[in-house]
Amino acid sequence: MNTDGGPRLRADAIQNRVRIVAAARAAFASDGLDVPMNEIARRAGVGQGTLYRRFPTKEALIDEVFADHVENCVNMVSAGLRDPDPWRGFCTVIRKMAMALSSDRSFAVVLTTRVTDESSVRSGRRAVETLLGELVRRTQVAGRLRADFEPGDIVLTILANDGVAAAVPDPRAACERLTAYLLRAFEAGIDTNALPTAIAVGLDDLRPPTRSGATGRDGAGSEPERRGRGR
Amino acid sequence: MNTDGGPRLRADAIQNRVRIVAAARAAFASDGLDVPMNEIARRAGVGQGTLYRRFPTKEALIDEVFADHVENCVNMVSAGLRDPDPWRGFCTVIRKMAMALSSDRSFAVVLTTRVTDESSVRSGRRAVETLLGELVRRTQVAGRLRADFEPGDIVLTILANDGVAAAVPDPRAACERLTAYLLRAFEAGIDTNALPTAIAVGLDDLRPPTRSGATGRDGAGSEPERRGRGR
DNA sequence: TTAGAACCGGACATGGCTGTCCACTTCCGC
DNA sequence: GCGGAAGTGGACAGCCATGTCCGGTTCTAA
Repeated sequence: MNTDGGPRLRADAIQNRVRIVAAARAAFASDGLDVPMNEIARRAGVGQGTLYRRFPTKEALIDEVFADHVENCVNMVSAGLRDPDPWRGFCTVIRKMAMALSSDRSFAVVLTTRVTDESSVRSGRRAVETLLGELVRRTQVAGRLRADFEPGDIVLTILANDGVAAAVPDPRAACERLTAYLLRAFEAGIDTNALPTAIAVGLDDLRPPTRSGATGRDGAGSEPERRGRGR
Repeated sequence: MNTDGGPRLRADAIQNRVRIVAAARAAFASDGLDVPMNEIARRAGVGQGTLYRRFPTKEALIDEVFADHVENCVNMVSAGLRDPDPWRGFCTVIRKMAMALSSDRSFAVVLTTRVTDESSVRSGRRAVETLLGELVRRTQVAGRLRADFEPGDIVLTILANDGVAAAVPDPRAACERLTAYLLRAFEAGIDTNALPTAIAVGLDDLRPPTRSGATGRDGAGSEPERRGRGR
C-alpha cells in the first residue's frame, strides 16, 4: 500500500511510521477524526515531533490512513457489481457500506467530505462514484430497483447511516435496521408514487461536518470550575 | 415563554436580553451550536460581559433558545395525533420533523442529545417521546403502519435526517426525499419480511456527537505505550 | 570505531474558544 | 437632580487544539 516515493527512511524511523499509522487508524475508528494529534502520538508511543516529521499536517495523516479504506470500498462495490443477481449485489453493497460506516466513525467523513484536498482519497472516491453509478443502472435494468432511483440516493443512504451511527449507542444494530427500511423503499414495486426531486449531489459536493453540539461536554465533570484570579 | 423567575430587570437590560436570544436563535439555526459566544454577542450588538451576565454558561443560552423549539415540536406531534386519518397524521408529523431538522442545524442536536442536563428542554423531550409513542400505536391500530415499527424508528428517522442535513448543500430537498423513502418503507404492505431487531433507544439514550469513543471496538491496540528508549 | 546525518521527544508558539473581572456608564426611585 | 445599584463592554485568564523548533540521541556507512 504505502508505496511512498519519499527518501529511504532509517530502520527505526520506519518502525515508528508504521506504529503511527496503526495508532491513527485505531484512534480515528473509535473516536472520529477529532482525536488530537498528541493523543495519536501518545498511543503510538512517539513524540509529537516525530509524528509531525512523518506527516506534516493532520490532513496528510488522514490521507495515508484512509487511502486503503477507500480502496477497500472500491473493491466492495466491484464485488457487488460482479454478483450474477443484480439486486442481491446491490443490497450487499448497501449493507456492507452501512456496516463499514457503523463500525468506523471516521469512514463517512473521509468518504463524503473534502477533509483532504489533493489526495488519493479523492481519486478513489471518484472511482467509487463511477462504480456505484454502474451498479445502480445495472440493477434498474434488471427491474428490481425503482426507475427513479438515482446515484445521489446512495449518498443519501451513506449520510443517513452516518447520522445514526454518530449518535446511537449500538450503531451496528441501528444501521442494519435503517438499511433494511431503505432497501425496502428502494425496491421496485407496486408503489409508483412520484418521489420528491432527487438531490443532485456527488460525494464531492458535501460540506464539511462541523457536527454541531460540542459544548465541551466530555462527560467527565468539566464544570466551569472557578479558576479565575480568585480575588 | 420566558417566565423566568429571576429578579426584575431594568428596561434596557430586558431589551438586551431579547436581542441576545434572537441573535442566538438565528446563529444556532444557520451555523449550528458551535457558533462562538462572542459571535453571538457581536450579532446581538452587546458585549461579552453582558451576554454572560444574562446567561452564565453557553448551555443556559441554548436552553433558553430551544425551550420553545421543543414546545413547537410537542404541538406539532399533538396536531398530528388529532388528525382524523391516523396515517396522514403520522406522515405529516414525520415530514414536518424532517423539515424542521433540515432548516435548523441545531434542532436535532437539541432534540436528541443531552447538551443541557437540567432543563425544560429535557422534560419537553420526554413529552415528545410519549406523544410519539401514542402516534405510533394509533397508526398501527389503524393498520397503516407496519406492526413491527417501533418508536425507536422515529429516533432513527430523526438521526438519519440530521446526518443528511449536516452535509448536503440543500438539506430541504434531500430530507424530503429521504423522508419519502422512509415513509414508503414504514407503511404496512405486502412485504412482511422480518426487520432486523429494533433499536431500543429513546431520545435520552443518545451520546453526544463528538468524542464519545467506543464504537464497540476499542480493544484494537489502544495503548502500546512503550515509552521511550533509555536516554 | 567513529563521525555525522537522520532521528527523537517534548517544550513552546499560536490561535480560537469559554468564561471572569473590573472600571466605567446608565437607569430610576426619591 | 442625584446617588447608587444595576448594567455594560472589552481586556484577560485558562484550556486545548495544531504545528514548530531545538538540544540531545541513535543508526549507519565508511
